[in-house]
Amino acid sequence: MTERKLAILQIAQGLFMEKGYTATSVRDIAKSAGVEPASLYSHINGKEELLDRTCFEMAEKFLTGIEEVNDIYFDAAQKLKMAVDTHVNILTNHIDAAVVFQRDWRHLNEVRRSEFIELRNAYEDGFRVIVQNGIDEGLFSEVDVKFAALTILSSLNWIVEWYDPKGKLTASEIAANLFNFTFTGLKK
Amino acid sequence: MTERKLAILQIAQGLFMEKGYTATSVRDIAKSAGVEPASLYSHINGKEELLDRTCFEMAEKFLTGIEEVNDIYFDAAQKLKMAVDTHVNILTNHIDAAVVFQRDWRHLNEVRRSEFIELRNAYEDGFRVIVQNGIDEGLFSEVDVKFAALTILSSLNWIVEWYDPKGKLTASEIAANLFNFTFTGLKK
DNA sequence: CCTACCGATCGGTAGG
DNA sequence: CCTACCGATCGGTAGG
Repeated sequence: MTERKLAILQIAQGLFMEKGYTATSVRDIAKSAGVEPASLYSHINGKEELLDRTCFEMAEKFLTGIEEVNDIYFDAAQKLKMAVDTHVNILTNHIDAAVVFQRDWRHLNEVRRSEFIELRNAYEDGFRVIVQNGIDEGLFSEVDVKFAALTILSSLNWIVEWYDPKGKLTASEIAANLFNFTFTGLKK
Repeated sequence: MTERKLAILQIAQGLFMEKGYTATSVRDIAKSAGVEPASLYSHINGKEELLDRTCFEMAEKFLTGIEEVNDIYFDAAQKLKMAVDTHVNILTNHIDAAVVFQRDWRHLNEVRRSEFIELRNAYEDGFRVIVQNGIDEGLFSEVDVKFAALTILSSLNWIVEWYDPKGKLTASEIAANLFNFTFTGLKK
């Protein structure tokens, strides 16, 4: 990917985040990039390529992250801590792309949407493995594994709705809070 | 609101949920309703009215719910249980509208979007009050109140991403699981 | 990277 | 609730 193409992709991600993929026009992207709409097409195949790249590049980052965590033989509590940390880091380091990844993957074409959902399931599976490990090791209480993994991911994913890079909480503070919340709960 | 208008609203909510507000055309709605596009305009002012009603009717349901909970003088753990239960019930009873409410409020016009955000903040405040109560009563550990409220709401809201009315978990089972998770955490 | 332009579709209106 | 139609905008192409 050329520098120019990367720049266009990042401009598009910013607009997609702000207005949503569907509500962002090729003309919007061209205007932000400072060129005529037709000029974009010497860099990209079409608007959908920008969405596609965003969704799949993020999916790969997440998958690589969880695989690294599950390859290391720590106990489940440590693994969970690492997984939460990795997830929060990816989200906060690519907040524009993360919002698009979460919200607009539905607008991928049918084939790519299926592929995307598979990657997503694989990622969720990584969290299920951690929860199951925790139960087997006697560290976690005997919860519904699927439900627990989904709930953990809920708390992690909602970050994109309120995260502010200039806010008072750093990424690692957010991650630490989330791990505590997930592991210990509110109860005193 | 006439019966016919209500029917149109519900048809629109189903389509908005499936494809998103922006990607749903007035023609899509008309087709699902079995009329010509122009005929819709004797019932509605425009496409945005359908979004507006969906967002604000849901917002009011949530607000009424949390106010009822906070008006009753139980302890914070009981209040939290009730608030989670109410939230899950509203979501699962109006799953189409809930998805739209969560995802597409950004497409309200500027004035209404501000009003919507205020209602949302008021709702979040209701959860903050519960968490603060819990700390004051010595039931909850001394967490960051804003962060905790947000994290609870994250787990609750993500339901719309996976809830299936025909799935094996009923709404009250989901609510019970979520309360346990939030209150007790994973730790054994 | 531009000018010029395409057919398709958009939300919505006039008039009945 | 319909037919007929509006101007605006859509994603994208031809040709240079």
